[in-house]
Amino acid sequence: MKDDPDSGKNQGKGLSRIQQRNRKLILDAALEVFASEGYRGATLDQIAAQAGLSKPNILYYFSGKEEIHVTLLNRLMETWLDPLRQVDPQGEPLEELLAYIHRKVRMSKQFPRESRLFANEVLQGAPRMKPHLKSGLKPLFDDTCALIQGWMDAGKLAACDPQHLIFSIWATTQHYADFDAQVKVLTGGKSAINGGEDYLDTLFRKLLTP
Amino acid sequence: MKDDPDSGKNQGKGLSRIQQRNRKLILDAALEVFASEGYRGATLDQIAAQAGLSKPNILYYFSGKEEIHVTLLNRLMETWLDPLRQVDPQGEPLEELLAYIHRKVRMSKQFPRESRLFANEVLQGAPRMKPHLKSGLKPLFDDTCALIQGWMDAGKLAACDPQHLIFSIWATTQHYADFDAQVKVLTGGKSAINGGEDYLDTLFRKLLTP
DNA sequence: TCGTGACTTTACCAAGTGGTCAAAAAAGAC
DNA sequence: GTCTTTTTTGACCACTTGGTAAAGTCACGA
Repeated sequence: MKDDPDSGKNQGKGLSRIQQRNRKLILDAALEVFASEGYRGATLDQIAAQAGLSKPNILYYFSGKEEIHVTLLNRLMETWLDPLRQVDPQGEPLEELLAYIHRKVRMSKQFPRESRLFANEVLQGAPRMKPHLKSGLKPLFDDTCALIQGWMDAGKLAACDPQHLIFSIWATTQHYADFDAQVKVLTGGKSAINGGEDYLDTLFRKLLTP
Repeated sequence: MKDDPDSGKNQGKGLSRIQQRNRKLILDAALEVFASEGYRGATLDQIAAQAGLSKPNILYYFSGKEEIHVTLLNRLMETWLDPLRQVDPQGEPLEELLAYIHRKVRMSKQFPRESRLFANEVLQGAPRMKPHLKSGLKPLFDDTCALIQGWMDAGKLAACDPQHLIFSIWATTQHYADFDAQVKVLTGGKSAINGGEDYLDTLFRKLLTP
């Protein structure tokens, strides 16, 4: 009789083994498909095939396409903000920022699908993520800009616009995940991201060294 | 009897006034829709509505969704390569590259939809554009890398990896078009691209000044 | 082992999709 | 004006899409 996986004796986070496994399968498949096709372009059939489950079975675990997407986006937001949160106001300014850049590069390498999911969402005008951006990212962004500005005012960093600095860090680091298809064509398929890490260190070190 | 717009007394490029107007309407509408929804996400109905024409009328001018997309991509490739082609091997190295960066920034401002169309295509693995990338972009990319390497070897520019240099120029300049939704949220809707132009000039000037 | 609830599948919609076709309506040419 | 060609439209089609209903199968505790 119970056909809602959230009810029964396992409530809240206490999912059965099968539920844990299948929700993971579905979200992983959906990440793949949404990241490469965008929200509208992705189909439940693709996700089902990728997950190795039937379409109605997918809809047993999630109420619909939208809910899967939203779930992915919510998870993503946390993963995405994390490297920025780790910037330590007490640390050595230049090294903190360069460490942040290295974290971002490594995230691009380790989570390219997440990066592309995010890129797809923002490209389309961030219809489902704009509230998250305003409530989650914006405050952190503002704080970090103020922190960097403080460091610059104190002469610990060369002066430049903190907002554009952060934009350029995001742009350059995520480029290796988001434009991977182009990077592969132009570099002959070698994993370019390693050379990229050194290059970006030089680029931002030269910019920021007082 | 003639129902092929390419036949009749107007052949080749000699399109009637109506044909010119409507093909332009359609391509402009399609650019808008493809850029924000991706290929699969875009529908002929959306394009038709955006163009102010009926769906069968769209298919009178183009044989199908695919042909519209391919036409846009072909046009795009030319627009896209142009700023890079203008780099003058005889010019002053630093100023040539900075001028290139300024052209790219201005293109992001002037043709954001084209930038997003390109981003969408590459994000999805460049399924329709990979041949173009290999035949059109790759040779130009290689030549430019060699040119820059030559400049560096001659001591006209500080040394760095030319491939990653170009990637970082593309990433930072196109970011303002592709991630506009995010940039707007974080800067409070001000047109951030103007400040971006100055910032990027500083960034790459510091990197490349010998 | 058997019953109960958790899980899965088969069969099925209704709406939306890219695309066709023949007929109607405009444009031109004379 | 009238005759021909170009352009536009309304009706339609086959297929895909997100989603549902109900019947089936499985796992596990009593």
